[in-house]
Amino acid sequence: MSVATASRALSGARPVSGDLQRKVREASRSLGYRRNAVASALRLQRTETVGLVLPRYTTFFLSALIESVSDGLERNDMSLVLRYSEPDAVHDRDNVESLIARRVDGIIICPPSLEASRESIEAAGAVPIVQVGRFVETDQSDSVGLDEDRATGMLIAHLIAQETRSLVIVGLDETVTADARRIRALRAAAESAQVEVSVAEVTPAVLEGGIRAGERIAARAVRSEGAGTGRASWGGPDAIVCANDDVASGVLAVLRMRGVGVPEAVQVASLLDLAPAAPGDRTITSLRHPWPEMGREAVRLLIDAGARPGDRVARRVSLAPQLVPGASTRR
Amino acid sequence: MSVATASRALSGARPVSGDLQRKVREASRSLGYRRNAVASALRLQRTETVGLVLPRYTTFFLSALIESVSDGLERNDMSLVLRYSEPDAVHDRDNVESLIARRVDGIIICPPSLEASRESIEAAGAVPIVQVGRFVETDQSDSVGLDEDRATGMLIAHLIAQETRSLVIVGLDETVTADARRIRALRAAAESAQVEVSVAEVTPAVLEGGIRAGERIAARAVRSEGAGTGRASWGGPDAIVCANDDVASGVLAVLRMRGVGVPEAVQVASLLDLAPAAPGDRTITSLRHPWPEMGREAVRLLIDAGARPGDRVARRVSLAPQLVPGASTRR
DNA sequence: CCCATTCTTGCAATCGATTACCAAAGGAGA
DNA sequence: TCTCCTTTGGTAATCGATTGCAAGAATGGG
Repeated sequence: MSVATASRALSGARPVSGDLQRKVREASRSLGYRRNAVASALRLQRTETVGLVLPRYTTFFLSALIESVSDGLERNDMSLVLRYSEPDAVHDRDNVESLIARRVDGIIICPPSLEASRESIEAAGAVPIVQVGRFVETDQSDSVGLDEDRATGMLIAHLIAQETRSLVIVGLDETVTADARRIRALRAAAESAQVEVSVAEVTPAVLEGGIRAGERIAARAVRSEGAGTGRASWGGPDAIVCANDDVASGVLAVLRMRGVGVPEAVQVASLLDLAPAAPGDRTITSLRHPWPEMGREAVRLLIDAGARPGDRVARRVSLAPQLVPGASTRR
Repeated sequence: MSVATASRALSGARPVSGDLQRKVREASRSLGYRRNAVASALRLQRTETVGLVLPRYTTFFLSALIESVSDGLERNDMSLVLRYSEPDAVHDRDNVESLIARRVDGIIICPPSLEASRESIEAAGAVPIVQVGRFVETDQSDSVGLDEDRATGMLIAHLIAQETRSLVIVGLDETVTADARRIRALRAAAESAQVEVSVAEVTPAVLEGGIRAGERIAARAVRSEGAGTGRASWGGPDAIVCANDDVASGVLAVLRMRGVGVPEAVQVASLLDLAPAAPGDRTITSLRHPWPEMGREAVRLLIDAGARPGDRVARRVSLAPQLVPGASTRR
């Protein structure tokens, strides 16, 4: 029989008589035949492959993103080619070029440099490309981003009650663009509720820093001795917002040691949930950044773009971090 | 001119006259020509691609491994195709099969299941495969592993001085195979130095657990009041070995709050360095697991295996975690 | 100026899967 | 029985890069 028949029997592209069908299946199994995806890709002009370009930061977020993208692709029987960029655009562009040489069906990129990555993205040409996490302004690509300001507002709303008068921000660095923006958003939300805001910078934003900051805050808080764990005996701020869970853990450890009631006397929250989505009861109220959802959404956009070639309307999806209430805040 | 000439001009496989050379280069640039890696792979029977199969744990280690593998491949102008396995062998095998269908030049796998992953590995057939991090016994594959026992010995040697009499292990769970092995190794090393060992189990092995364990230990340690931070005033163990940095951080936070001198009164160390290789002064003495090196080594083995086809001698490389002294131990 | 040698270049086949097109065979209806 | 349609199988072209072979061009020695 001809290869054409065999191909049809295996792919089912056109009917093949039951007899031959069976024979082909059998022979294929007994000979250990495996469809050659390379040849198929060449013929079909489709590799069933997507490239993912990430900046070389070793963080939990990126692994969450990789996993969710990988997962989304797998559901569509596609593969993931991964590449890392140093924070320079040249490297970045090389990665995109190389993916295109491999004829990926689409590219998902987390642009390492906001200024310089534009040309990398434009290098994609006709290949669908989705930016994720950060944006370079361009109409060449769809994008999936975070709506942090909204989430910040939700967090503040959650924290603030009648008696809330003061709030300290721990671990954000005003000289970092992204942090400055978060500080602005927190300020705006808090001050519109008559809450006084101050910033305690700590670098780097890790556990140790949280401990140091916690000690400074506790030291300043004049506290009537032995008055229990309530608000009356605590002269510190009414709320502490930390850059991330690590910092918050440090702050909490200090407060706990000193017998300061959390959340009765102070509420503590984190802007960034570092641990993988832990189920059940959380200790720290925090904003969970929806990386898994972002990955899924990026894949969806890409596959959708592949289905409608020529449609060049750039789509933008914004996902808000989700408020996950824990034991460190009231309500 | 013919495509053959153009191909030769660009690849330099065979000499082409200077004139044509220039013309081809020029035309290639102006037409935005990009070599089709798919066609090339089909013809050369080489995809310049390696598959990486990982279990779906979101941990720092795996991202470190991904990065180093990716980096090693990039240096050889190869690409990385990434796939995750659930902790079942079926899925795992599917991944290997799918990579083979894509005609990867080699596979690096961290077998999710020690019992069941054998057939996945054997499914690789003639494709070079390297196991990394864990082993399934088979002579089909090279492997790169950890030599934890050796590192444990080094850590104990580092901790133990004349006066060391007792040691507490925090955060290892005797019912977990890998943990039990670590406990055995610690016991063996410590007891041969006349040090008494006890185990304080904590699950899960995170910061909170460290804090709880620290408090239990401190509560049991009868301490003469106001006697300073030295060993004389501390009735607890001479050394505390924690499952990882998180747990150690918790323990340290507690000790610090209680004014217990570290490392004068107690030494604290961690068996597992969670943070990305932080440069400079470390707080916690710990064992750094050499994931970057393991990734590099795996790539090296793979490329080497590709260069010597037919050579079926399984090679095994063991790397010992590296002792990184910090401020939490003496010496 | 001729022949041998070296360089360039082109032709055509190859990698493996897919599919447009054609042909043969079988069945239905007139 | 004959025509028309449907079903099934084969032939050959295609995707794009690479390369063995051979023809043609250029160079050098005698």
